[in-house]
Amino acid sequence: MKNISKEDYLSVIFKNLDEEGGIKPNIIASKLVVSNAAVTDMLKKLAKDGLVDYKPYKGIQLTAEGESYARNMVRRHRIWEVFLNEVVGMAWDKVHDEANRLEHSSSDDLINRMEEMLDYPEYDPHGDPIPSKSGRMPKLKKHRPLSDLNEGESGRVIRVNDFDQKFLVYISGIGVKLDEKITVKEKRSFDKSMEVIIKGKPWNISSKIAKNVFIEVK
Amino acid sequence: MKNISKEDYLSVIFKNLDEEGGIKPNIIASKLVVSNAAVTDMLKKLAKDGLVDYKPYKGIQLTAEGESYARNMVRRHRIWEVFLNEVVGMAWDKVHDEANRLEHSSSDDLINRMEEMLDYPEYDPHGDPIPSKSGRMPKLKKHRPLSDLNEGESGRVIRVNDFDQKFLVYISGIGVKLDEKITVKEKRSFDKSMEVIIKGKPWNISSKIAKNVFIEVK
DNA sequence: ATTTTAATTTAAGCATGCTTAAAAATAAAA
DNA sequence: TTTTATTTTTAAGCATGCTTAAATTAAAAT
Repeated sequence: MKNISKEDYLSVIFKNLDEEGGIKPNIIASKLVVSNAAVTDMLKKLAKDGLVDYKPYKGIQLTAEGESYARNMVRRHRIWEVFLNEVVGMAWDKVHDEANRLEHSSSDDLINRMEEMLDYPEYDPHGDPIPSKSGRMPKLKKHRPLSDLNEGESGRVIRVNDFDQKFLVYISGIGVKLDEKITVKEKRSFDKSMEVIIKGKPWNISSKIAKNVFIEVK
Repeated sequence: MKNISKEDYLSVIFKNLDEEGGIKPNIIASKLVVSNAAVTDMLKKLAKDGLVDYKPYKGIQLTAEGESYARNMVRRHRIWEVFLNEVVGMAWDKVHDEANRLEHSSSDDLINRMEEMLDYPEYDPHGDPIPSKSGRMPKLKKHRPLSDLNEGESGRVIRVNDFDQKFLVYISGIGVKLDEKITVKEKRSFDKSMEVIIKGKPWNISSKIAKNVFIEVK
């Protein structure tokens, strides 16, 4: 029987590694919305499968095999996102959830065909880089969260976090999309909210929003 | 947790109902390649879910809800097949297995979009009819197995069974495809094999092959 | 009608992945 | 350093879907 959850664990681990290449069970549990106990459980299985190095209480790291498996899952996910968006015409804010399911059920052959049809895209619809067949990850241009910009600064959106569909719906609604120019008009220190200008119109956005939109650094 | 196997059971039941709208556990088990015990088990669950009417030892029938669920699964499967074949360019003999996985992981929205892109196809790449969104099934033109044709008769392929990939690879290899003309040159009574002409070339085919290729009746 | 054969169901058990509650280890605060 | 809080792990248990072996029912053959 094919095991979907293992693939989800690997992706989440891969996408949330810290600077030393490790991750805490805590983080995995919250990203996957399962109990810490479930994470411990799965870590043992992944370790037995040779996909992670796991020393109880000590640390979690991907093995070479685990990393390449995870990287391939990320690749599948992001190619699906581009395909759904560009070929099928599915909205920006819907492709993530759909890809989340499809990524577990598609052959490498299908993924490779879609990639070819799309002419080897480097970024998904939210600006995240797509690993190549061989595992190479395109460089992300330098960027910083919108929340870091100071009053008067402006720049173009290069990436947005895609973990919450409602967030995407919301920012689409105010005109945020990749490559769109955003100018910070006012920043309020008490709640870190800001007023920004998008397509000439002013919008008030919370610091939570601003932290999940990334601006290219020139 | 989403349950893939229930969907497989429903599809298999739906596609193998007898004239009275019933089916034997036996058939289900062999189509799904599981034990009879597994079938009994699942039938109880499907009955509890209101998807089948099940009286132990007596009979199995789909409820209205079960039938509509099953019909939708068949729809998903066949739309995926057409899409993979026509849009993604995947070979005739590969789309079945790929669709078998994808059908469980796609939203109705995605299926409907693909259907629209394909301009509402009525038949899948093997000639099987595709239920519409409302559940209506296009009429299959009258047809009979190639094995029924007599010496000298000929006709066009209107459908082939798609349960075995190797079978599809084989018949593709000898030039069988939808709408292709086939003429029966010789029929051997001792093993029911036959010699047929396809694109001017003679081929010997077993009765097993001939039983799974269907010819339009004019 | 009775026996034999075949199909079906029940029973017991396994693996997967989840849960909550309790125990153990680590990290933070006093 | 000791206490307190947090994180992580273990333990026990549940649901799903599968297996094999045994029991039951139905169908076929005599």
